[in-house]
Amino acid sequence: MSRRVTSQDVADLAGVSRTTVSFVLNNVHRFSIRPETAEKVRLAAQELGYYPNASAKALASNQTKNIGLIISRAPQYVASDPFLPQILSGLLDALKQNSQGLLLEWVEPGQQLQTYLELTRAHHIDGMILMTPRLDDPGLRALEEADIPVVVMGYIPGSSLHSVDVDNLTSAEAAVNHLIGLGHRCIACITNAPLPYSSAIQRLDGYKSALQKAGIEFKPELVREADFDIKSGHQQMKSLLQSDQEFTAVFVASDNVALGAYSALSEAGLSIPDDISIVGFDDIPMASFVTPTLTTVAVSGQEIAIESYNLLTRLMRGDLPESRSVTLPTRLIPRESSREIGRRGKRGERGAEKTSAKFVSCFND
Amino acid sequence: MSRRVTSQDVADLAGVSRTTVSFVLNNVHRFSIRPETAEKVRLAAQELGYYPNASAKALASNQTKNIGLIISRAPQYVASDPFLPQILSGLLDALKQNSQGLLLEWVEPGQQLQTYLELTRAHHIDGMILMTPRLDDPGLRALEEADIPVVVMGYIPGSSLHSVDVDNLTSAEAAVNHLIGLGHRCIACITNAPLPYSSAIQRLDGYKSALQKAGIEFKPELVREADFDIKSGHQQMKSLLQSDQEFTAVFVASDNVALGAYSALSEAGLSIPDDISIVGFDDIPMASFVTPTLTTVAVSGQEIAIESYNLLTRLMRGDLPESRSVTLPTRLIPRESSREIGRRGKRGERGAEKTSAKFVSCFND
DNA sequence: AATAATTACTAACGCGCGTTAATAGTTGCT
DNA sequence: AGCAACTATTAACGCGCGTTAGTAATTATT
Repeated sequence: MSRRVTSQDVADLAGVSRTTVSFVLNNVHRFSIRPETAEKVRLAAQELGYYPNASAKALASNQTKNIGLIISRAPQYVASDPFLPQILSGLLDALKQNSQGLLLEWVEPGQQLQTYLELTRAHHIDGMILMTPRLDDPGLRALEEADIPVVVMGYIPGSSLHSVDVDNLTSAEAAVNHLIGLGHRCIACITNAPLPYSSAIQRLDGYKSALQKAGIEFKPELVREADFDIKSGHQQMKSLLQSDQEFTAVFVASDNVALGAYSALSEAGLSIPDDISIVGFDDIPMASFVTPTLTTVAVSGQEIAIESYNLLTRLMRGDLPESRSVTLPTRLIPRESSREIGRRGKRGERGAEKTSAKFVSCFND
Repeated sequence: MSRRVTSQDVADLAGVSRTTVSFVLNNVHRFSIRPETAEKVRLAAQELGYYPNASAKALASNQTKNIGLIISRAPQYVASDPFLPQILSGLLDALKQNSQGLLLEWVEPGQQLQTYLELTRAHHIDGMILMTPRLDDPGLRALEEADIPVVVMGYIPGSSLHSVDVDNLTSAEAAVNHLIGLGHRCIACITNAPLPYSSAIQRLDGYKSALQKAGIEFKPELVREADFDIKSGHQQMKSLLQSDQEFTAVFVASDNVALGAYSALSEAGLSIPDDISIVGFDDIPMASFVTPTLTTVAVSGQEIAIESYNLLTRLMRGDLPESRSVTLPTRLIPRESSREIGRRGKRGERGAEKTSAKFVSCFND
């Protein structure tokens, strides 16, 4: 175990002072250094295999060169999040270009305030990106006056925090409009997550709004709340099928959850899109590889990540952007899972006798 | 922007010295502190909202309290890795219990050595976990004598690095044996990744070994290399179908890739398992929710993560474990995607005339 | 030739904390 | 009372680096 190489060692070998070494290696132009001196220093550093100590650098410069990604979700949900890799991919790529690091942190429910304070006050990181926070997160207030910049992925109404998000409401509306345009009138909805999560309520609102604009009555009985993972999608779809409600299409506000719905429909012997049309949300890689391919709203996790990072970078440089929030576009991608109603609608078979009245309303509009 | 709270402030408020504060907050028992003094200090710290500066602490104690997870894969592959969330979930959970942080790092191909040195020498982290390294990684040698502990997820033959892995070879063998037991004789293989990745070659070797033990000839024409993502699975399955080779089952060494194969088979109008049986590897959450549900080898990413972390922790404490590598068990989970051959084998239809000879070998064994 | 301005470099301090060696204060024993 | 053995606390140093204020050497200006 050889002793650690310090800048003093480099200075000694180059025959200059430690200060000069620092100036050269950090490209400080304010003090001019003779080119040959600089070269001598660089050579010495290379020869010794010198890497400046991260902690010392951070302490002296008050910059850790790390940004934090905070996940407001329990590990068991993290485990099956198909969106996380995309976010990470985008962030890692952007960070590498600025030779910054990514500190990943998961906050326990109820420990948010504690964790946020610890991270910001202890200066573990220079900036912070909050992934999928809950609206009722008790620590958000504190972050508004944190001493490091914060960017939220998602929208927190009434918060002064900067944020990046897709237009969940409009996008969900477009998804449901797509179904309405295909003639569907009885459209169920499975949310992507519990409603305290910002995206969940917005997508549900989009669903409601689309129905309203089309003059279709909103029925709470047609709504189910999923919980991020496939299993919950399966359960909630099953719950819908077991209810007395009739519907010919489902807007599932997350592809992952939608795949669970696929499974439940398949189990029930129902065909997509013959019996039920499905529209998802997110456009995860699998969406174009399932059978039938999934109609969905394309959201680029990488784009969200990059945009968040860019915003954060600007905040760290101290130049305040004019607008508090960035909204990214989405794109509806029609695939095989959604189709015009009645093309082969045999959904009525099950329990047709007792739901005939409602059934009419599904087709006669 | 209020001035940062330091331990001196706490000391002043509590009416003691900074040293005492340090002793109290770090639970140093070697010097005894009167309980009421300790209480005074704790109260003062709480009142001021004191959080010790991470960099200063790291510098003074030579411990960053961070461990690094290094991903040897380009961001575009990270983006569609269904296994990463499981690993992260396991790690985050374990880390939180020891109040450590996770630094995520991606290494560019060709930059491995550079990145490893930077991370270890600059002491960004206390320990390092290497995810899915390539066998030909030029930086591994350097890590063997790094000044921080390293654990590899996966097996690197001939390396002295500690490692955690599932028994890929035996597990793959079991998967293929399952197919052989169902009567299959012409079994194709699609690897999970390019062969320079350690797990890919081991799983392929397991496939070969199972064939050999069963007295079945290994045909290189029946092997394809996928590249982690679904799309590559789709492509390679297509490539198999377009070849002249006959086969009644495919061992796909990754569930994610297998789902791509599903898609290709579906496109080709072939049924799983009627025409082709499929066995996957990993047991990602989706495996039990696709139609048909996927027979696969269950690997717990979380377990791998936790085991890696435990090993790393022991190394960091300095107690060397007796064995260099930990091997975790797997479990074959038979589901719907694999079935006895010939139950409804109409796979011969396509190009039956020109492949009849081979075809015989698929059933007459 | 004398002074000012510029260039090239360095000594020394501070970042906030952990920790050792030393110092008062207290109790136990003969 | 007198010495030893603790107990409770602190002064002071070092971790490795960035950075300001300052010095010495050279060049430009009057």
